[in-house]
Amino acid sequence: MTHDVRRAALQATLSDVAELAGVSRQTVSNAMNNPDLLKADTLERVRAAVAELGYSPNRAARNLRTKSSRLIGMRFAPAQEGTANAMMDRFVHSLVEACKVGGYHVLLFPGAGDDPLAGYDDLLRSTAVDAFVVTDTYLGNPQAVWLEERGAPFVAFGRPWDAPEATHPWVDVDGAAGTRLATDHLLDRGHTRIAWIGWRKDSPIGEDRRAGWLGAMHDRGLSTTGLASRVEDTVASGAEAAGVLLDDAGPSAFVCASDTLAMGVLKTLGRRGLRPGADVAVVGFDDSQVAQVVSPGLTSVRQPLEEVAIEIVARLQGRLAVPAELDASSLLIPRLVVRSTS
Amino acid sequence: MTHDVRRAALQATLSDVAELAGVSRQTVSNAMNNPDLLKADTLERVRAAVAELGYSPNRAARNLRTKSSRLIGMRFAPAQEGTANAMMDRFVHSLVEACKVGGYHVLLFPGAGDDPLAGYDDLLRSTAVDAFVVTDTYLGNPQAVWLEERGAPFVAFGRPWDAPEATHPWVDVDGAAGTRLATDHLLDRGHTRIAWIGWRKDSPIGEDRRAGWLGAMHDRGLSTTGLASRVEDTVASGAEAAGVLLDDAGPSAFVCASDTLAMGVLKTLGRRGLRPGADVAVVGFDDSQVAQVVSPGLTSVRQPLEEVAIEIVARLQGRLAVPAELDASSLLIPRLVVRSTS
DNA sequence: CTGAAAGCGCTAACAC
DNA sequence: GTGTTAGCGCTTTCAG
Repeated sequence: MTHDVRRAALQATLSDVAELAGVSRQTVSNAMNNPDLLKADTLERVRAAVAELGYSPNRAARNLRTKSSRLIGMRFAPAQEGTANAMMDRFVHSLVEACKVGGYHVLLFPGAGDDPLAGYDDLLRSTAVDAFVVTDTYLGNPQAVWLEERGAPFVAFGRPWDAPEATHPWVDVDGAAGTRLATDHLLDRGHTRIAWIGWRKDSPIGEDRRAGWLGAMHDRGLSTTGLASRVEDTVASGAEAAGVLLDDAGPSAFVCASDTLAMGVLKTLGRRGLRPGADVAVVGFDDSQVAQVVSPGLTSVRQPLEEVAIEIVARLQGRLAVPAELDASSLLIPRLVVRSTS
Repeated sequence: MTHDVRRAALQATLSDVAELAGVSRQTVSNAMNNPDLLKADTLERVRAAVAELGYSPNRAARNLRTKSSRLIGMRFAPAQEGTANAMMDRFVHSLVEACKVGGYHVLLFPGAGDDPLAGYDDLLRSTAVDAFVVTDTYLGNPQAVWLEERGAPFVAFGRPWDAPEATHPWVDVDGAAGTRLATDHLLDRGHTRIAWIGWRKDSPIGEDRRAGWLGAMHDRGLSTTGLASRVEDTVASGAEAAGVLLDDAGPSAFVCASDTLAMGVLKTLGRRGLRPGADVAVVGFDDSQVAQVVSPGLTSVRQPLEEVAIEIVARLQGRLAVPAELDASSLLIPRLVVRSTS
């Protein structure tokens, strides 16, 4: 069985190690995967041979045999230009990092413009990935339903807003808790007329965030009449909404559904000679790089993306374990990063 | 050969398709990989069977056989907090998109803090990836040298600054051309005293960008004495440098090595009641989301990352082709996105 | 505790 | 043009 010619340049194989260590190939395999099964000195000998040859098991062969790739697929859509949000960058990094522990890697695939399922299907059928992380649940979530039907393991980052009966595991950040944090912070600083600038009603994430502001205000018995606005997620819209609110309702503070909108508010304040923080307080959402870099520093709600990634990977591993264990979904609490605008 | 039991839930295999189409397994393989070899009607029959069974070749098996994974590895380090730069996000997306054409996917792996080579070594030895994209060449480039030695295919995003004799393929953006673009733009608008705020001298990228400013100034016979500053890449440093330059040299415009530094300049202008664009012009570098969202919009040099990704993938494919073809490295020209600060 | 045999699903080489 | 044979490198039975 050791008749094949060794070519020095090529990667060492199980057989090479076995030959060098003077054991069978199977013993080497056990040394790699079930070291407890070996006698101490045999293990030592095998380990030495592995080190000497720089052996590392061939992934393709292992994948073929074990029917798993230790790859997690994730569709990577581009950040939208003109908005402040580079959240995905941070999340992807956290995910890559979180995967390391379990020996998994992240495989990125592009989103086919038209069909949100393309890409998923290919990777699944060719057994290229073991599981998916689905991040774009806000689009109406066809992936979740479809993947569920196919029995494909996945964990979603984001709640199944439009399908509360969905049973798949998910991890999400409690947006309402975040805006409540922001609003309470402003209330504690003495503000009572706190305005809200959020997204249009058809965004459940936006409505969630709005609810946190509303709840915090009502809990203190404060009126919110005329203090809320719903607009597109652009700087211009935020600026316009801030102008209207300032004219009509005279708020002393703004809580926004995004840093982009908050930047719009800052723009209007600048135009009117109002000092952010001193005259009018502003809080954004996402703690984007913009919030960190703009002058004065923008107070913002920061999502715990590192934790989100860890929770997702934990659920992924549970889902892939045999027998599969289904952990409950989990809702994480963001924190407020206070800077000069509040 | 068709004695094995079919389990409906499992993925169809080559044999399943062959049986259904009434041909041999090899013919199905050919239909997938060399369709020209088949007779038209045979091909048609096979294709129908493939469609009916939803067959997609098993990656692991194919990888094992062909000794390639069609995966491109890339180390994904987190964006630095507190700086404006979310360039990687855009680049990674472009790379994922560019890979699609060749049927490649991007595999992300974490950077081991201490050893910049860890991660690369594992993936290479386990034949998990076919090639790498190396992005952190500015760190002194140990990866490039090491990968070169191991004969691992890779293309660098970034020139081998400290090893001009390096022969590996790379793609980079001409920073000097970018700052020259910025400086010429300001010169054309009538500015003559244009200051530079850049990074410390040990950054070759910073020196490159600085050279563009310097060259443009000298080409018009303008003095640059006292008009340059080298600082850390932070908002505070940029703000401080701007203050000193304004006091000592009275420039009417600033060209900066990064949007982060440009934000610092804007901060100082704001403090002194100077209007960006009207009183003092400012140009940043990278066209980050900050540049797009801040008020007034920050003029900035934008790297053609989409092109970079395409060029990289092209070189990667050349490198992986048999026989390998080594395209020349390529230096791309950025463009200037003009906004209100200039 | 170690070894021998079998086979995961595919493609390269060769025969027909 | 199509079928047969062999084997990629590994892990999972099952014997010893």
